[in-house]
Amino acid sequence: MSEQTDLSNALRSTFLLAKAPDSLIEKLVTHSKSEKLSKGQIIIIHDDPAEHFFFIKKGWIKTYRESEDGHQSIVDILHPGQLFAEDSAFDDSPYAYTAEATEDSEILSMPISLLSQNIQTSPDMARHALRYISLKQKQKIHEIEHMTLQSAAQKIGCFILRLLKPNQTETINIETRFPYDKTLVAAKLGIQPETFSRALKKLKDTANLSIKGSAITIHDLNALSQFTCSACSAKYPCKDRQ
Amino acid sequence: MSEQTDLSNALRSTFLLAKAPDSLIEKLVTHSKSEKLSKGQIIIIHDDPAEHFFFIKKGWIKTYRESEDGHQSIVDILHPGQLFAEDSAFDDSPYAYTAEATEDSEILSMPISLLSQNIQTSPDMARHALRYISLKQKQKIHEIEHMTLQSAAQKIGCFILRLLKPNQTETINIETRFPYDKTLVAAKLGIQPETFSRALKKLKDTANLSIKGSAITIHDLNALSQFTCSACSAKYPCKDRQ
DNA sequence: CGAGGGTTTGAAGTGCATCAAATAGTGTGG
DNA sequence: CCACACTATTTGATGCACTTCAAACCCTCG
Repeated sequence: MSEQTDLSNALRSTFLLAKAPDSLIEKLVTHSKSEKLSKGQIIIIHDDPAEHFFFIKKGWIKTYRESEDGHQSIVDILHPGQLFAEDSAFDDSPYAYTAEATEDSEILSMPISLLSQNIQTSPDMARHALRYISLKQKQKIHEIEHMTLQSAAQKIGCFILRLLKPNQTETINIETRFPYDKTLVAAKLGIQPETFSRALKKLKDTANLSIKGSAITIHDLNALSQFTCSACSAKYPCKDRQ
Repeated sequence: MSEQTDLSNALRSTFLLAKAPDSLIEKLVTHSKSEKLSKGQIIIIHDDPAEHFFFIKKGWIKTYRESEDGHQSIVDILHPGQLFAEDSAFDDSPYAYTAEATEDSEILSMPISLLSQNIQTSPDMARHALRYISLKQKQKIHEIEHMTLQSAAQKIGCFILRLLKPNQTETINIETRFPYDKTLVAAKLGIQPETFSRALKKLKDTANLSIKGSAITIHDLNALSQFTCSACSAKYPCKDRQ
């Protein structure tokens, strides 16, 4: 299979571009540039005019905003197969966040004008984008709820529950793993690494988990979801998983 | 001017419906029902199937989500001239929150199917809705940043700054007022009433404000914005004001 | 004037942050 | 394969911010 076809398929595997017209996908592939990033490398900067949007081929990308006094608020931690900075196409706005590679990564950069033009000309695409951003907005509402109502231990529990497959059937001895650094998980949840470590210990005791490095064993899914979701408006398995 | 025309104009004054086709506005007006609400009355319930969306004619409406253990997370506090529950039309989803009148109020209820059908058939409307929800999503990202980075006093300062007119030119002795109960402001900011009271006192001293009941006098706008916005990625006057 | 809700104050507790330092884990070059 | 360097993670000690519970105060409105 050709390089071109690979790229087309990759783009089509995203929710936003799944039903995009062939002409758009072709143009995107033609004008795309692959970029290798080293750990810590900044890709785009919050409030800069948006010129490109990106597809992640390899690695983890952190998007965040930074206050004057140097603290960060994480917007998202993104993995291969996901897009970022695509939302600037929806309202022709500057980048809403800074993006940085958290490890050596590889991304595809594409002109955002191709996307925004397509949204302007294709009603299907506009409706699809509407559905997409709608979903994202709901996830943000859910996140705000979490920040407001959950304790640190519950936030971690919620994070772990979201790692599970939607069709999870077993309820005992489920194994999974933190997909990236605990420090980064902590940042994503808006808590300090030290607090994360202590809260995780509390979660182990309270909700019956084992942790070895990044490996997690959930001995009792019901215990975990009960502890975690009592401070949330949704019950496990909740819909707004990212 | 007829009642019908009044309603049409009212609907057109909202961002979402500003450029809606006449046919939609007409249908909405025809199928609208005016409802009087008493304080505390529940209008819609989170996760119920969405049947209507609403325009606020009078009063303040609180939208929120509630956890199993009875705590609330405020989504928005809405005033006359605003819509709510309209977002369910964008992805045909159930209500994303419960809505309650915080005081005696009057609203217009309209079938959400009229709106969602129009979005499906009118590309202009879809694009407009996309822009609209995009903006809202950005506001949510901004809110998350606030929850993560700001102290209680800074949250209040930020709230006050957002009360000012966008074209505010004076920088000393500016007068404004809390638009609703301090308790409700506290809830919107995700803090307790007691904490609100104490944090407001701190803000008065630190940022040179006077407060009498709900009346606020900002003696030095620069002092206020400097104190408040140092914990935020945006500088006053910031764009994502609601 | 009295009732009730909004608001403030006080006292005490909890959870998280911070600072400092020890430990574990990982990748490197010798 | 080991020692070193570097980073991630944990632990300890302490402080601060916010919450909680209780009670007083204040303001409005019937």
